[in-house]
Amino acid sequence: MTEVFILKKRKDFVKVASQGQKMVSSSLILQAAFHIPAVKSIPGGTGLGYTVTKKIGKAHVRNRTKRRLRAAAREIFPRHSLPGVSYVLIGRHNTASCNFAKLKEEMIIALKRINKILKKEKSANEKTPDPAADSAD
RNA sequence: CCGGGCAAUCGGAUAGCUGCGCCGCGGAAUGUAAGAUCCGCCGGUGAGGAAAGUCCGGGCUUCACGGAGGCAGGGCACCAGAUAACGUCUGGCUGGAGAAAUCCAAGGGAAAGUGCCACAGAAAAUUACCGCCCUCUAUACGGGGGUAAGGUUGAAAAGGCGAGGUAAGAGCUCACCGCGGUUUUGGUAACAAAACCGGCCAGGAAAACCCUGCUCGAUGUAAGACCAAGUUAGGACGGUUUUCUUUAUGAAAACCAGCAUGAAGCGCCUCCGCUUCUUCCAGAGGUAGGUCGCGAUGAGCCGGACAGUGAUGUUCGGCCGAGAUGAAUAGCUAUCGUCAUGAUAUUUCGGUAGCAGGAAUAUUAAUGAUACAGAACCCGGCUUACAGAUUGCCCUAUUUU
RNA sequence: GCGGGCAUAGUUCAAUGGUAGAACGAGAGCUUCCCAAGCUUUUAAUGCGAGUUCGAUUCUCGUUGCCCGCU
Repeated sequence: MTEVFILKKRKDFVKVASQGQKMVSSSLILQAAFHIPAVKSIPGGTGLGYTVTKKIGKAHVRNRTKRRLRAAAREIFPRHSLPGVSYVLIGRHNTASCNFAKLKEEMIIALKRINKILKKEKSANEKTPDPAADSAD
């Protein structure tokens, strides 16, 4: 069980989006990256942020989207996330209306896949000091 | 009964599991730049009628902030009242819609002025093409004059209709209708009614410019105040005094001054007034952390009484009801409720009877739906969105009795 | 939170209140052995709903969507 803290600063979100990996499923988008956030981080914990843009809908739809993401993440992230990684969940059009069990399934699948990629990347970085050559593939 | 109109209220419920913000209480350890943080089978509390759009009006904030006049710009516009104020509301008037209840209206001024009214038409506002009538030449498809009844165009053509009258006509005259003015009566007023008079001198559009009357400073809680961390707060000129050195010069420190005049600013101008600058150069860079503002004193909410046609006001009693800041107020499951469609049964209507059909009630549980929408400083409105449910009052053309 | 602006053919832009036009594009035809170019021709639009007006792309109000600025 890893400890989860919430990302709040714009800088953190921008770093995850620009440097990290991305998984897309039908009801959500997951981004993740290794780094230590700028403010108030917990050393062994997992960072977690939520993004719902204005495209998704009006204010009460966005609120509902964020709540459902939060409710699903509360069950899943303490068990399946990696320590020292920051994740960002992005809501999509059907996040507020889709089946809740399906939303959880998709979140687990996305999380497992992105963790595999991150582990590979990490081991590759440890072996070769030049990461640009590997990531070019 | 159906239908229509107005006003008001509500806008899912219960249980379980998992969770969140704020306040209070209790406990714990750590110790910060300031602020604090964590735990609690402890307690309380937690969105709307529109929280929305940001279309108006205020409170509060900082800046400007003094007075008078004019100019410019924005807004409003029947009358009276309500209100802190309003472009809001109430009552009335006028006009329009409707069978009625009721609803709708930016509803001042077009003889203050400027401009516009395409095309068509003689003419789009001091008009005259075809006509009609008179007359002259002397018979031409001509000239001069009168007229605006008739014709054509157009959205719109200089009161309407009838009679008299005339060379032909014409408010030229008369009756009725319409219009304007004066007086009287009713009304606070808009306005209405009546009488008399007038001439029918005169279209539309002011959501064209404009005129008249009233009214208006800007800024928005990311306003603004405080705390913490942290960068800079500089340089070159002048005078006086003191000290040191001392021929002079020079150095250090302290103090003072750059007045008057002038310039800039206060939307613009004028007059007074005020403020700032008044030797010049430089006037930059960075952080965006916390507390307050911020909700129990507010044009607050609920109920009663009184005054008023009403908006509303006065008064008495009770109540305290979210306060976040990557932003809480929930997520999921089950059962129920409500509505629509369906199935079955019963009753009833019409009909001799049956089938089909309409209406009501009950059962069943099948399918679908269960809206619009999320506080961000706070109030008063307006506008727009909205599944459905409930209550009260009003109207009765038509249909039935 | 506060404040501005825009919306016209498929695209980019015009249009004193009076029949909505231009360029590029698309379709068809001519030309050519074929293509390109050229020529001819056709097509298609005022975001939506009301009001003022005889008549609104234009004026007024509401509404929808998009863009921009301030902090």
